[in-house]
Amino acid sequence: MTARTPDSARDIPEATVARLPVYLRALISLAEEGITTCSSEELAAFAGVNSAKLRKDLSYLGSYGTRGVGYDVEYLRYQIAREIGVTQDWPVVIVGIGNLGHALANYSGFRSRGFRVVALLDADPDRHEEVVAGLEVRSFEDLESIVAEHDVSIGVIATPAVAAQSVADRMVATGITSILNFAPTVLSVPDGVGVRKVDLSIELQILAYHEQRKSVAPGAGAVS
Amino acid sequence: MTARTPDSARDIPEATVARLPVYLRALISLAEEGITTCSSEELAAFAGVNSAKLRKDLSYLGSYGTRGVGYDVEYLRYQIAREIGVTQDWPVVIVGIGNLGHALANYSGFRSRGFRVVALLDADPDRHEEVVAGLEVRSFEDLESIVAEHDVSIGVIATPAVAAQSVADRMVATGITSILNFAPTVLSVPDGVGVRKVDLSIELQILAYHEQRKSVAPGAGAVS
DNA sequence: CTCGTTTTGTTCTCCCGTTCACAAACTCCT
DNA sequence: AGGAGTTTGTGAACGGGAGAACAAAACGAG
Repeated sequence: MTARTPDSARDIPEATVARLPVYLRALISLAEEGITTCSSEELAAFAGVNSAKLRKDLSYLGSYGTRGVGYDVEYLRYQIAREIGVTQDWPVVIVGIGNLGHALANYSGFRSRGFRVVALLDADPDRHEEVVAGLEVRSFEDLESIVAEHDVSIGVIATPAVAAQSVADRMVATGITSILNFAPTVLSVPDGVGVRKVDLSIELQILAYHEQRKSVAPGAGAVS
Repeated sequence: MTARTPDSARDIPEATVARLPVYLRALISLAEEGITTCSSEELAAFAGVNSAKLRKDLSYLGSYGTRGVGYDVEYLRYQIAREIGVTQDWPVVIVGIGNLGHALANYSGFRSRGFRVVALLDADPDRHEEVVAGLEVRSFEDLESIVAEHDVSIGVIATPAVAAQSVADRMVATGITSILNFAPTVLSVPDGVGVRKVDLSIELQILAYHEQRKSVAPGAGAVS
């Protein structure tokens, strides 16, 4: 048994971090249904994971359950939100207002989960008059002043692949330290800058691989 | 040394499958630059992975390199494409033509990587006149006939969260066996149906977690 | 107060994936 | 032909995560 560190500074495994948002979403759903208490079994079913895994994940945050009873939905919800850091609001800039940028700007899930889009930037001057999701599309040149003004640390790249690396470089130069990349390119950034990528066609290709396997050898397992 | 199985029927680790599309993209880039041969070191740098990992990944497909020389770009490109299954065309239906559905329908990366969007479906009759990306938006009720006509096995869900499960159920009932889910919900599907999910706000929340950590304890590592 | 029931938190084991390190194999130069 | 230099393919060590299983803790009944 290690020393108790009730406040912070534990190291949570990356796999667990990736699941915490799922648990948070499940807890919000439960709260909306008026459920105030739930067992690890119930919550795990809601989140689509094994209950042992759920308990182990939560144990990294602390001891927030009651044995024999379960978890208080509202309390656990707050604790996870605090751990992730979405009790505060994170300002976000989106660069590249094409089809995908449009969709992201209008996506209500960002706002409702602690993220506020403060600016939409595009290199194409033809788009600069346009108003998307209540925000005027501005020049990419304004990146630095916007980041400084709103203290932005998270940037979203929704540009074509060829532009992505230079946009990332510029973002890093202005002080952004977390990047969500939708462009189908591998970004190279300095140490200390976090990058996550979402590649739409890669996901489809993974599905295609398993699909092809099914038709050849019937007996393939699950995918995810 | 195990028996050679030159044709198919090896089991490729899931982690490797997820990287094959990245290698494929890197090879296409190299081919466009006129490069005909590359070492594992070069290709790995291009794909953003360790060269040892790359070689091990490729070794699951077979021995397609030449020691002392490297890999033939065009040959390896074809082998990976064949292994994934993107030498043929996969018909795809998209359900839910909101902001995100629009963006997906217009995304050129699908077509160029072996996927062909054959239909756009939406439950809202107000959208049924609209033409998006050269396709008329049709009623969700047409799902069954479209799937049958085009022999569709891959479906994309871009609906609001509340509708996603019922859409998935209907897809499965019509014979679709692979689903790419953009709705922020856990889908439950029968065994044998593959599901992959893309959750935009979860990715941001993971970034937020690490971002928060940086400001508290300066010395956090990379993200992924 | 005591016992049985429920459910968490944690330990232990197994498996998958990553990385190192090196032998095998190929090219090129002399 | 032979040796030096490269680069692949893979065996082996290593680390992290998943799941089973159980002890510890809370609650309720009698």
